[in-house]
Amino acid sequence: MTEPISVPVLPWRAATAKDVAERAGVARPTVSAVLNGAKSGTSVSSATRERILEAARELGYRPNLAARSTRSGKSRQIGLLIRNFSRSDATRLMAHPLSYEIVCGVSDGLEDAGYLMCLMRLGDLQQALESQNALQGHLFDGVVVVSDVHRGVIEGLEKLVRHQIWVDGNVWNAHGCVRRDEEFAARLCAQKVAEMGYKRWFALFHATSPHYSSPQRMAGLEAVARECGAQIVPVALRHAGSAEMAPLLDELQPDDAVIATTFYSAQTLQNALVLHDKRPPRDFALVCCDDGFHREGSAWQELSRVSFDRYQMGFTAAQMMVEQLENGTTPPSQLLRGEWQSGRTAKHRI
Amino acid sequence: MTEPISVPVLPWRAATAKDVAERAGVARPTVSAVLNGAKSGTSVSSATRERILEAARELGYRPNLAARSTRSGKSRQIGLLIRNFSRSDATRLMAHPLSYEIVCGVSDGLEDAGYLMCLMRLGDLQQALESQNALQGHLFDGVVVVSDVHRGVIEGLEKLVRHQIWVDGNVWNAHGCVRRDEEFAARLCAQKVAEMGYKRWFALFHATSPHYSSPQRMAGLEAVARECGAQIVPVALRHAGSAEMAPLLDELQPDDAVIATTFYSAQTLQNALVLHDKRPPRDFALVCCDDGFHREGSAWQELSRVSFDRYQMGFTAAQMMVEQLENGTTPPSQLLRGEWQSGRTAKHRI
DNA sequence: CTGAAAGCGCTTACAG
DNA sequence: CTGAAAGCGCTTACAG
Repeated sequence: MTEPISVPVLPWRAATAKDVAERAGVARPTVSAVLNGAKSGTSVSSATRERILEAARELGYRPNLAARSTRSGKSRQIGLLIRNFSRSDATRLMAHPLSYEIVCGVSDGLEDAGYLMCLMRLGDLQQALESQNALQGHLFDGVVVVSDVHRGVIEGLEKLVRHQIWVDGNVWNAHGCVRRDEEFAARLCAQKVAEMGYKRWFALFHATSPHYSSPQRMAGLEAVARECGAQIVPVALRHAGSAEMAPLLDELQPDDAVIATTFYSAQTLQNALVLHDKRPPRDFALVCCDDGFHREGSAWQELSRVSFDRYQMGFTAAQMMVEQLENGTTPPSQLLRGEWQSGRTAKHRI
Repeated sequence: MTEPISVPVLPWRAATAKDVAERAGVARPTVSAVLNGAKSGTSVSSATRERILEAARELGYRPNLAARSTRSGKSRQIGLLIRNFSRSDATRLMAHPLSYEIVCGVSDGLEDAGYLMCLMRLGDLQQALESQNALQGHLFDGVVVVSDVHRGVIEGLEKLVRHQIWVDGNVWNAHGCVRRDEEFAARLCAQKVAEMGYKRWFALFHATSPHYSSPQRMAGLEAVARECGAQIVPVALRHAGSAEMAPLLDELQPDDAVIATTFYSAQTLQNALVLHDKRPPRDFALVCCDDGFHREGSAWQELSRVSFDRYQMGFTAAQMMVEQLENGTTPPSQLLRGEWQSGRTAKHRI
């Protein structure tokens, strides 16, 4: 684990199909046929088959994927395009850490079908479409796009790559899209708060650069509030700091609920509690329309929330991409639902 | 944004260098020379140069990267290998969400140099080395490996791909590795706690599947404790739940500090506070040897901690890979240091 | 059942 | 300053 590095690398040449063919005493195409699982009409006697497999093993033959792509016109590589903040803003180089669950789901789903996922983080998608890169270079059989994108980008992408799947963003067609049912999540959350007997709801939402889901969640909350006669107080957050929470915390009464529309706003509120003596569920209720890293043991299990499996969303998107590539038909869009986790930050009044 | 999908895709053929050459009335190699930035000895008259550029523009010519790889033997693709839990454990499909910052750093660093990052999440690295995949297929010019790996895997990788960089894991050679200075982080954290006047330190650490950093952090804490005569009480965590925290919380006194060696253990403790009336810094100090999403606005700013920029670590690794590929020499290993953030969960005693 | 040929799209020498 | 040729490693028809 600690020996010196840098063994001089010999200009060693990897074995090719030609080498295998020569060693086995057959022609090159026969090698292809055997190694790629013999097609009908190209059956090979089991004797030569064995010879070829043995020669390949002895030479450590590994087919060159780039050459295969060149010939077949298919790379079995899928680009994952994920929106990112501009690189010029050094404090926000992460686009939504929770996206990592989507990334992982997409990666695993593609891997299961023998595809490789290439991550492209795009601060400026428009610019990425124009500059020379993998997208331009016919490298991807398809592209999975995560998060909101502008119309120009959508059109540009459709020219650059034949197959697309849209995940968790503003694109919503009858086919080829995956989304979470945002309004359902908000309604579910609001119903639980209503059932527990809270009358006044402070709804935390992000006022800057809102995701498409933000208005949908607010709409869900408002619909339920109308139905059950609760009062909604919108609380617009502009910065991510806990300082913004101080006035809210001062105002909260035991009959009040804070409904965080995003996981981050719930976390920010919790962090702000260091400076206050109030805490849920004793002094107010805290519920959230979302949870954090759903699949991870370190999730915030105590939070009363609607949980949602982003990994599954990514996995579903990958499966849709594979179906599209292999059947040639774009599968119907899917709207995924979360479920309520009662947690411990809210409790029944009375 | 809502029009129907599935315009029938014509069997449309992308323009090739040959098409461009014909349209411009030159030979194919001249096209290559112009489009790849003319090499010395292959200068082209500015008239034909213009003709070629115009023809390429008109035809929407985009060079085929797979073909280029085949010919040149270089793909400009780098594999990012990241350890993951086994897929059979559905509750832990995320390997350490904080790794996402490393992933993003690597991606950005490679992109800056014109390389593409392909993510491979490996539940069973050993198996991945043996199965047919991108690693086998000569697809990567190099590989960046994140987290701990077994010796067999190291040797296997060295046969499969010529260039490696090791990040945040057990591999530590004089060259080609990037790590955080774990012992320094722990010492820094312990010194701050000592300065603030805390006498008894409860050190939270994960007893199951520890990262290489865990013993180093504990060693750093113990060294400082010896120097300043503090008492260390190790608290081994087995599950990620907050239930484990209950006995600890009962025992804590205002002169006590909890030193979380990992960010997750700090979070778990904070989540457990829902069930208790104690909170830092009033009733005890909470400090951490690590922070969470360092670059993200949603970071836990209030936590008194040693902060560390994983994005920078990934970016550094990417730069080292590029240097290695382009200069042919493996750059020296780098040990990166975090810095103290005083936060609000610990305060001076007295 | 097997092999010789042509071709994917590109680039790297090398000759004019 | 420009072009005809050879080749990267693979696969897909097609002929024996």
